[in-house]
Amino acid sequence: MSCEVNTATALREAGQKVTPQRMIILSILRHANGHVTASQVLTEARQTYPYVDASTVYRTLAAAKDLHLATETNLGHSENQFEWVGRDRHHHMICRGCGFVASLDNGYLDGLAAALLQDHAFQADLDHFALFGLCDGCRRQ
Amino acid sequence: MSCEVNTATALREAGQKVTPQRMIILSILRHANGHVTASQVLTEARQTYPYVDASTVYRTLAAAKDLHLATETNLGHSENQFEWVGRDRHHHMICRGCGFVASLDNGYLDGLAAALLQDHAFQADLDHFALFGLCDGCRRQ
DNA sequence: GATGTAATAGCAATAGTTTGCAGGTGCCAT
DNA sequence: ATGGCACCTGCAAACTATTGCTATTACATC
Repeated sequence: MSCEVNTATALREAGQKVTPQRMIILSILRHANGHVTASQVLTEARQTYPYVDASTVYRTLAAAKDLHLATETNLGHSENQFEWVGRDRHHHMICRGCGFVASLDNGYLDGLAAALLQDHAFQADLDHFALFGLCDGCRRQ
Repeated sequence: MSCEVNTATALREAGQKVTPQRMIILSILRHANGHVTASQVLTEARQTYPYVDASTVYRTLAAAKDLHLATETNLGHSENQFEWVGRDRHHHMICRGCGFVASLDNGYLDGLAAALLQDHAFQADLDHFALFGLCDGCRRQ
C-alpha cells in the first residue's frame, strides 16, 4: 500500500474528502524530509497546480494535524514549521541563546503521556514538541 | 521591595532599559491574574498612555519572555496568550475536541527537565506549556 | 450512471504579528 | 551635570495566518 493510499484513507475515515489540492499538499509535506513552512508548501504546490490558494494550504495542514498526519511547531521564528509524522517521532530542543536546534528522542515524553492519561484521563498529543531553553555553551556564559 | 522595582531591576540587569511604556505593559500583565492577549494589553495600556504602539507591546512582551518574567502560549486560538510568571507555575491541557482547558501542576515536568539537563546538558524552560490532546469525554466518542 | 448532500476551494477581506528605519531616551561613565 | 552610546519607540509597510462567503466537487446512495 503506497503512502498516497494511506493518506487518502486517513482523510476519508475522518469523513473528509480527498481532493487534488490536498494530495499535492500532503505529498509535498511527506517528501520534504523535515520541516517546511506553509509558504514553502504553497510555492511548491503551485508548480504542479498553479491555482492553489494559501488558505487551502493552511486548512489542509490544520486538517492533517488533527489527523496526526502532520505536526505544526513554532521553532522560534515568525513562521511555523510543518512536518510529516513518519516513523521517527521526535522533539526539539531549541537554544534561546544561539538558536541551535537539537533532536530529542520520543522516549523522554512517554512517561509524561502515561502519567497524564492515568491521573487526568487526558490523552496528550506528544507528537512533536518544541522545548526552548539554553544549551550547554550558552548556559555557561 | 515592590514588584515594580523587581521588574525594573530584572530589565536593567539584562542590559535593557526601563521606560514608561515597558513598565505600563508589564504592570498590566502582572496584575492581569491570568492569560491576556497582546491586544488586550495594548488596549489597556492606551488608557494610561495613549500613544503606545502595538509593536512596542509585542517587543516588550518578547523581551519579558526572554527574561522569564512572562510566558507566551498558543492555547489553540489565533491569538497567543501572555501571562506573568508568578509563584504558581503551571501548564495547560487543552482538549482538541471540545476546547476545554485544564491546569496542570508543574511537578509533571520536573522529571523531564532534570533528565534533559543530565543527558543533554540542556536547561529547558518549562515554565508554561500547552499540551494538546483529548479529554476523557471526547476520547470515548 | 445519476443525484443529493456535506465538505472543500478560491477569493477577498480582516486580523494578528514582525520588521526596518529614523528619531528619541535611559543610563553609565566621566 | 553632561556626553555618548546603545537601546527603545512609533510609524509604516510587509508578512503570516484566519475567516466568511459562494460556487464547486467528492462521494455515498440509490
